[in-house]
Amino acid sequence: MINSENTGLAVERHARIRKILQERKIVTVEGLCRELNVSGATIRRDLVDLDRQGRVRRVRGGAVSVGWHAEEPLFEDKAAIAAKEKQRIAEAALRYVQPKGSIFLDGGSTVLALARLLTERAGLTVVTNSLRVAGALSGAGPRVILTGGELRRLSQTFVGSMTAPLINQIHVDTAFMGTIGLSADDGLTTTDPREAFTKNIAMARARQVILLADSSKLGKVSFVKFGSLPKADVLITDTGASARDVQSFRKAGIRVVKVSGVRCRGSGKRRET
Amino acid sequence: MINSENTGLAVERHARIRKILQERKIVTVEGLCRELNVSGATIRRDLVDLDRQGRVRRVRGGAVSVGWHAEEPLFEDKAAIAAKEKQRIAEAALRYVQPKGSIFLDGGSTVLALARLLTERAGLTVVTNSLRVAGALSGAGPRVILTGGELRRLSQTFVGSMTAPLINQIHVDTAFMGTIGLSADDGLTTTDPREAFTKNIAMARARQVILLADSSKLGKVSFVKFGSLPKADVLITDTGASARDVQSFRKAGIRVVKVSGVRCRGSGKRRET
DNA sequence: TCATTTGTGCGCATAAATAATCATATCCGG
DNA sequence: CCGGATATGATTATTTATGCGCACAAATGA
Repeated sequence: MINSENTGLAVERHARIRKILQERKIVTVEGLCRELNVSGATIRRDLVDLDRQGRVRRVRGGAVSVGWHAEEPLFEDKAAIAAKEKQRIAEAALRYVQPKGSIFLDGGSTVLALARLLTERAGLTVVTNSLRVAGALSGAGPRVILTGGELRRLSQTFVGSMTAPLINQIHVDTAFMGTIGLSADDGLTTTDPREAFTKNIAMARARQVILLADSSKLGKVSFVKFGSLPKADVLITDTGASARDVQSFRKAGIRVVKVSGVRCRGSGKRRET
Repeated sequence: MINSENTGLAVERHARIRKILQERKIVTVEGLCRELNVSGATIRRDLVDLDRQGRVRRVRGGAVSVGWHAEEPLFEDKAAIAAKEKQRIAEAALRYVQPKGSIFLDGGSTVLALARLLTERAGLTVVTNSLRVAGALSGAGPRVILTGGELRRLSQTFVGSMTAPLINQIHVDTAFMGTIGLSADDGLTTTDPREAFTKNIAMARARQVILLADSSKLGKVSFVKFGSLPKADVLITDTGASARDVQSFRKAGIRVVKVSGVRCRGSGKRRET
């Protein structure tokens, strides 16, 4: 079981839903379903309650925070792309998180999905340069250390050389890295040089590097290179990855884990390892 | 059960339950069961009593601390306390923000209110150690530089000595500081030493220091001192400040600005829904 | 327009939590 | 030492929460 001390009280669920809704202004039933490990029916009943209390506004497919205006900029766009695969990848990555260990969490939506699964891991230490990861863990969970630096709005991460002295003070067991492009020939690539700089030094401080990249990233090449492929130990991707790509990464000495996107509706999930 | 230490008095159990509930805001019957070594029936009877006394709120599966379940008072949103005054103070502070300048923004709800007024100031540079300030400015507005460090959940700020090298790289025109206590005799005080550490070095990097403190803070003394009163140039507070306090601060060489809270109607706040 | 997908509400089964009941143990004033 | 009052734990109904399947409705797409 993932949650050793899961109280499972209904009120606690309600509180968590409200908290999630404070951060991201809009959530889907399915998303809550996965995040709270309950069925869609329960989530709907919760949302009915909260809606009756006027605490959230129920909409088809999920709920929105009260007093949210559709004109407000929303950063969820990217998170919605291949959300199922990302969620599955995040869940698979959970296996590599030691209860009392320390990890680095990169920016990017897949890694953010992993962060959201860590709100119960009180013994853990999380180092990150992502504002949204910090926000996701701001209420409860692991010790959070933010690297600081200048905010890059597009990715909601903190970048720049200022942060180097801080990162160089720390060591982590495992770094979970997202990426824009990942190819056997050109290695890891991203769009922004400052982003690459931070990724570089973060990877250097980790004993183990795990890449989280859905299959759309494979074979892609972006603007600037970071890290080095041989430095990566594990790549977690989804079944959309071509056998060819997988083969070439394995040849490079990387362990490749493929997860299949399944849904929370219907059966399953009663029996977790 | 013969428990060597356990007196078995019901009132003692009640006290312990209340204490536990103060720390963790939510408990399960089963958890209390284990912790107090009594049966579920007894715990339930206790909770019924405590609930009747209004000391805890009973929910299915356990109980929550009163005032947590957010009957009315919401999460840690201290921002609601004296919100009008804080808003006024923030608006007054806006005068001291140069369009192209650089400022430091402390944690604290008054300073957060100021941050929310800066979302249009594209030319500005804001340095902060507050997660919520960074969140408020994450969408648009000034350049945001976060100091980093370890997250202190209570205040949602990043603290610790790690951040020192980063802060020492920068200079700002003006630092806007909140505080828990502010007295002519004991200076500036706050609750947490690590918080004080960050405030200290931040103030040292500013050409000008402006204190934002509603009148409830005046004359108060908290746990640990930070900065030094003479280092402050301006204090912005509300008209609730006593003439004596204001006088003593002016005597210390601080310019004091008083803003009027919008107290049109008499204090009677009986007009709830 | 129709077909398909996706979300929703309802009924039922099951598990869990609570309430009700009873038996036993402890305490305390005669 | 006795008998009642109280508290606790065990046992049992009863209520409630949850998950799941199904039929239907609303969005989506051709």
